[in-house]
Amino acid sequence: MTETLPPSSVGRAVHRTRPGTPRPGIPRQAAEAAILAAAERVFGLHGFRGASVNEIAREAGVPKPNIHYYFGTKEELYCSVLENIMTFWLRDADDWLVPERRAREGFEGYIRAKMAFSRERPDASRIFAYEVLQGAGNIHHYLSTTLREHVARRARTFEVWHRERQMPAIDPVHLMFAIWSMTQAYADMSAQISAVTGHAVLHDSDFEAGLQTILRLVLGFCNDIEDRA
Amino acid sequence: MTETLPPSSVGRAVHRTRPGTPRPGIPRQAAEAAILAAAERVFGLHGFRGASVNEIAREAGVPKPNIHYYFGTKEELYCSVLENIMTFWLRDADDWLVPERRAREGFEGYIRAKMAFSRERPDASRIFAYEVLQGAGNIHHYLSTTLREHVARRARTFEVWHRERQMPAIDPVHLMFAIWSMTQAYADMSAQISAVTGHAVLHDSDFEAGLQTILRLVLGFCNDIEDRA
DNA sequence: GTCTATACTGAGATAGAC
DNA sequence: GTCTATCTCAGTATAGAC
Repeated sequence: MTETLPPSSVGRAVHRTRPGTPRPGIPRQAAEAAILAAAERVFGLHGFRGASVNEIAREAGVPKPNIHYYFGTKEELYCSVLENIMTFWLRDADDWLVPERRAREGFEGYIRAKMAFSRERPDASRIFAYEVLQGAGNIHHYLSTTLREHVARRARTFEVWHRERQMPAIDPVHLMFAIWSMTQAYADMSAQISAVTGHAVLHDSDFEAGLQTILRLVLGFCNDIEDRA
Repeated sequence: MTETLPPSSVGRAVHRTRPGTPRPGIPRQAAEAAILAAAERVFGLHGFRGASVNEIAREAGVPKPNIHYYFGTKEELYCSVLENIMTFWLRDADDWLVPERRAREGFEGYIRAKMAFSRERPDASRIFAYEVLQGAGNIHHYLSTTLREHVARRARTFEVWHRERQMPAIDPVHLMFAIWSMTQAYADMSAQISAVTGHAVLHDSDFEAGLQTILRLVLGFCNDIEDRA
């Protein structure tokens, strides 16, 4: 909703609602969107405690008090950003990791989608990583209900695939965390990866090589059932 | 050096160096060790910017100014902790991922060692994760020299193993990051894993199930060469 | 509805007593 | 060498002008 809002749209929306009003400032809708986009960047850089409202205000091009006026406390703003992110979190799996698909096709599509997320919204991935590192206090309810059910659905998919001899039996929870950690590393650990490859920033070729490596690990695993047959 | 120092050793070391001195406080050696141990815990909980010198002083049981007296700035203390951690970082690979071993044995031993590290020193793992999330500014030199050469040595090991038909050819950098991200997840993402499993904290059985899953992905990959033969 | 000025708190750091 | 008291400053948040 806010993730692709260009900075220019903030300026575009500046207009005087009433002729006599001095310095009308940025209207509510554009300001809120700009603040959310800036908050995603700044929280993604420094985490919750490391980020300052000042920096978010500067990034968003709004006066600092407006952030409190629109969102209340810093924590409430942070939770708004987290909610925005988490709606995106689960979408891909419901497209790909479903019994109707072939196992190999499902895993490949899902892993490609997760790698695309790491490339396109690294700040969102990092905010989530910070939050989990901190102990996930702000999203514990979400993790232990919504995400847990989400994993349970994947478990049923894997069971079907296993019965159809498309993959071996495996612990679904730990397989999902293996896929999540490998793909999210290309956002969360990008500084480390780029330092080792010697590139100043991750190239398309780095994402492609990472994708191929992960695909070989996970799809190679699916082959195991054929070895035993 | 400091990682296994029990809190009790702090108290044990309290003694008066000179009879007439009023309130001698904790001697330097014990105080420094206590501060480093406390810093690892607190930085591991909140990251660099999120941690406060106050909290570290409280944890260590020393007055706040002593931290500045012994370590200078907060950042210098943080770098001392990082150095402590990084010496442990590379040790295991030089034991296991060497051409003298069999590929399967080497991968299994290495992955077991990394999982043990995540279980035994989760704070150390999390400090590293925070630092990399922040952009790795404090360890960039280390990553682009020491760690890079370390990965290059692994690349030579994998080449040998490949020539001996023990494993297929693969991008060594991305294989190492796959293993690191999967194993470190059991420290860095433990809050998320425990929320999904429903356990309040990770059990031994969770680490064991994770270990088996990772081993199957990586060792299954080694089997691929046999499929093609 | 928007923004300037400011209050209040806790941070890192230091001077100087003991 | 150690610790109490304090300084300075950035942080969040708010009161009130426009």
